[in-house]
Amino acid sequence: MVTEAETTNLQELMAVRLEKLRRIQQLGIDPFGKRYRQTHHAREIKERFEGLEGTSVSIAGRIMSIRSHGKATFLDLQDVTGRIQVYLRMDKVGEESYQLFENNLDVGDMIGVWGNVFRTRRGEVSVGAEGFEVLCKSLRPLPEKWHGLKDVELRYRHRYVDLIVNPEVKETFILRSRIVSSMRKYLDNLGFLEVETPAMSIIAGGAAARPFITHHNALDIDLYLRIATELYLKRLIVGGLEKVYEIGRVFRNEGISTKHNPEFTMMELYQAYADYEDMMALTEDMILHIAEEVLGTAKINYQGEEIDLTPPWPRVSMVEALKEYTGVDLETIKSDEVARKVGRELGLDIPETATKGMVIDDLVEEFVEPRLVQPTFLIDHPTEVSPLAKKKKDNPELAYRFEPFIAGREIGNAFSELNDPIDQKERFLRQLAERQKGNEEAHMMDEDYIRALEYGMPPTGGLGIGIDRLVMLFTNSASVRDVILFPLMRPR
RNA sequence: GGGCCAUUAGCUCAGGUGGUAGAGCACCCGCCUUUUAAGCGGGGUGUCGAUGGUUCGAAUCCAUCAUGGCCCA
Repeated sequence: MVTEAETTNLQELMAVRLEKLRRIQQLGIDPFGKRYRQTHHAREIKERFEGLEGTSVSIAGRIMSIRSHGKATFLDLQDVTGRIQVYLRMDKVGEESYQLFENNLDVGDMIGVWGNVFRTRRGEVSVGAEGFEVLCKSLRPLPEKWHGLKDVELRYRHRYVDLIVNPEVKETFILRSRIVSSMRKYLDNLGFLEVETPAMSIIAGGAAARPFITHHNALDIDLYLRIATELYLKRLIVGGLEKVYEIGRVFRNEGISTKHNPEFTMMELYQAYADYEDMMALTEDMILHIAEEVLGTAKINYQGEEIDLTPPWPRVSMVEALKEYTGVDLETIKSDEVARKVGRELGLDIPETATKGMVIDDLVEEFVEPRLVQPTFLIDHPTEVSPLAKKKKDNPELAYRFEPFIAGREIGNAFSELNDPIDQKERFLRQLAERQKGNEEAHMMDEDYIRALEYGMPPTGGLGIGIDRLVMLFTNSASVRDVILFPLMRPR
């Protein structure tokens, strides 16, 4: 008997479980079990009940609830596919085994069960146990069975508990895996080569963002964690690989919000002899393909908005979009000064150092992006804020660049890659000047990348897709933290 | 970085105007062989986020801090 424990705070709840663990050991049973062969999973038994009724199965999982009726007990066993009821009768499993369960096992423990598939009077598909084996004694109590774990802080800090008690969380991460897998298959089928490039290097390039710094002891040098994979992937295009992609973690030293985690996952691909038109076609087709494969539909619902991913997606140039949503005609803006004035008149907080391109960026972000709910390509960005993109032939102030938007969110970025080493060097120098003015997000000079371009890079189309944002859309998640297993939290 | 809100039992939550803390689940004991938020009877858990302050008296009022959420930059 567990002595009449009158108090049940955490320590005492755990003490009760430790006592049960000790008793299991005294019976000569290992409370942490050994390997166990499952023949079926919960979902399979439920879905194929007709064929399985009366047959013998072996399942394993975590006990999620117990309804004890004296000499018989119902329990719910949870495995990766879901839950199934187990019916444990003393006359079937024997008194010794039955008492072991009644006296020493708890919600949260893991067992393996073998027995016959049947349906109860109330219609619940169940496994009538012939016997069971202890696979793991759990020492901590699980959250409440009905409300689960709601405290978001605890959910993120102890994701394993979140996964145990909130089934939709498991669904989200299974879907995330399928999305990535689907994307990979899609690209592989097109002949793209998956590669891996350095995550640590002397220069953090390919994006406008502040990097993390780390240190290599043996070389005694500081290294940056990558903020993009772009410049390495394009070196591979120079090298003649023609079609490459990388799905990888990138790190940006910025704040944390419902849309930002300091480390996140990007897919970047580069295709030789292609341009941004090809990238638009690829984007539409790839997103549609993934949606159909993992969701079975081209129509998704995101936070109450019905979104149809069917191509072709409309293309709106930045110039047109600004005219439409703010009435601003970029033709009339000739200088940075005028641009700042226009921005402020529209109610934006524009710093004195802002250039025309930066003001345009801000205006678009504020007035245009939230309106792009249905999939839309926002195209032709200012060259000034696109230092790695090719200038438009008919208007060098603009670049062959686009960003796909869905549900008001930028989910990617793409362009016809700048392959002129002389122009590229000038662009880097301009970025360097920006840096000197204090813009910590301006690009760094990458001499070796210039050198690579000097050997010759073919005309190339490049595309980056934010995997986390795509997963948010497909899983209808409001926060990026809901699609990242272990989001960064301040230590406690 | 700024504003608002939250923090009470292992979990989910109540606790107008200051008077010494409650419920459900979980847990412990007893009964119960087709239940399912099983049921019936009994038991009752706590640094009220932390530190100061006001007060005869603080979960409650004030200040600071910590962590988180939402909105803004």
